[in-house]
Amino acid sequence: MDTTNKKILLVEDDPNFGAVLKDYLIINDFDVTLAKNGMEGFEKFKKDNYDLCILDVMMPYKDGYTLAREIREKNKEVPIIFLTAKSMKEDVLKGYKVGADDYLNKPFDSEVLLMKIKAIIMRKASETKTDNTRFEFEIGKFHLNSKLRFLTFPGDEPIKLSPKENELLKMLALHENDLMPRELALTKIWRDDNYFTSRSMDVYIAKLRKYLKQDDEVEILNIHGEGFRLVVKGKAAE
Amino acid sequence: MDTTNKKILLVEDDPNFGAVLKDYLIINDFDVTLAKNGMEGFEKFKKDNYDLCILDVMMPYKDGYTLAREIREKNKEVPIIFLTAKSMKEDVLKGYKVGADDYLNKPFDSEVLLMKIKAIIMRKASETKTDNTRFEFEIGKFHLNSKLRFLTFPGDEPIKLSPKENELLKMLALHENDLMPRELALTKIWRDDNYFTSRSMDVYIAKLRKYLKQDDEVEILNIHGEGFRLVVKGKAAE
DNA sequence: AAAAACATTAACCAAACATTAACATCTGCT
DNA sequence: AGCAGATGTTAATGTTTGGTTAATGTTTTT
Repeated sequence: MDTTNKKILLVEDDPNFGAVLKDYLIINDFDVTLAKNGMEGFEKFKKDNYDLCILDVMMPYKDGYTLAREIREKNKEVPIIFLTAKSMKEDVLKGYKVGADDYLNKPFDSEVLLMKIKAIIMRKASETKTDNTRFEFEIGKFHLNSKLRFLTFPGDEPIKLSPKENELLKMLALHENDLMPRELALTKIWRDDNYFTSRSMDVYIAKLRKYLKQDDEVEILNIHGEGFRLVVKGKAAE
Repeated sequence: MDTTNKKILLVEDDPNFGAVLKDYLIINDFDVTLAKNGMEGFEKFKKDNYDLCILDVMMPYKDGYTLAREIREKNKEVPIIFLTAKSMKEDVLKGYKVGADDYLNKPFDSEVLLMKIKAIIMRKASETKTDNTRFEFEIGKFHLNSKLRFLTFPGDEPIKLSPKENELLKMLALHENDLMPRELALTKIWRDDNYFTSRSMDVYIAKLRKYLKQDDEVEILNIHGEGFRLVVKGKAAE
């Protein structure tokens, strides 16, 4: 997975250290927002959606734990890493109670922090991966469930789709009314782009056309030498 | 949530330290299995289902990283904590690359370890879909009690289920009307995903279908190459 | 130690799926 | 018009996966 451009909220009261760390993270392709204290941190947190929060523990007005607790009230998911100068046991325990994901004692190695950040973000990503991909589509009167691999036409029994049929129709649906380049389907679905896979794809296009024949508002057009286009009449090409 | 009786695999070659740590964890209501080296650790891992692995990095025959990699091949979910005597940066980075969830330098504070363990287990528990707290299910006209391993059809004697039958049906029920991936059942129930376990699972599917035949509103469908789907007619696919 | 319960492996068949072949048709081009 | 390459379609062939029953191991119970 790629952690590029993930949004990080960094709350750190020491302006020098904060600026340096922010720049270091930006150089490593994160999208960093810096807040100078707990108050400001919470305001910024409410205004945006972050993939990770890095909180300094020792801060004036509002310390890191208090801020973490407020953040947790709003969002029970977002990972939190604490930064602390002292490595007092009580502090560490307190941090975990508040729901920290990790803990770092200053001075820390910047590469280690980077690794922790990536590990934590990837962990979160892999947990939510099941539902972030679209798998249901409306195609004219049809309904496609690409997870269970069936295509339903109101009144009829659902049509079971083979894996290839399913992926191909899904890819067409993702480009509804627009060109779906031949090459795209071949590289993504067949993982190879040659004469035979191309012919195979044509066979599947024929199968899909047969399924979709029931609704004359829906058809798969060929764009010679380019690819295919799933058109649904009554819908603009946008 | 409660972390009581969670199963921990502890792999530590120093017998004194290992025994002490094991006892300490047992006192704190964990169910601990101790392995003396990487080999033994992997054998024990394959034989059981653990909620957490604590691995010493420095071990004869097979070091902690190698073991972690093997564990990850079998199970991409289980949390791993590394213990290491040295706090070398390279080691820490290596650990995170292998998919560690946390890192502890010896000597460490036992209370901190405990807190980390709880934090990590709770985090996993809140994510995982395999809700092992539920044990009663309504499946069409059937009632499944997966604790007592009974499947009841109104009017008939309850059918006694074998452990495998029971776990498989439970897993299907947890995904009612949705896809239950083959791989999921194999890794969770059979703890291994290969040709033979897969064939074994098919045998169990046949057995379950036989039991469920009495209610024609209930059936187990196959989704070729993906897994199975327990459908209860009259219920939407959601 | 024998029996019962459970789990795995084997063997065979059927279904599902993917690819290839063969031939018909269409498209853009000169 | 006529050609070449691309596409449409159906059928045949080949491969993988699943369904089922029975035989063989293994573990637990009696």
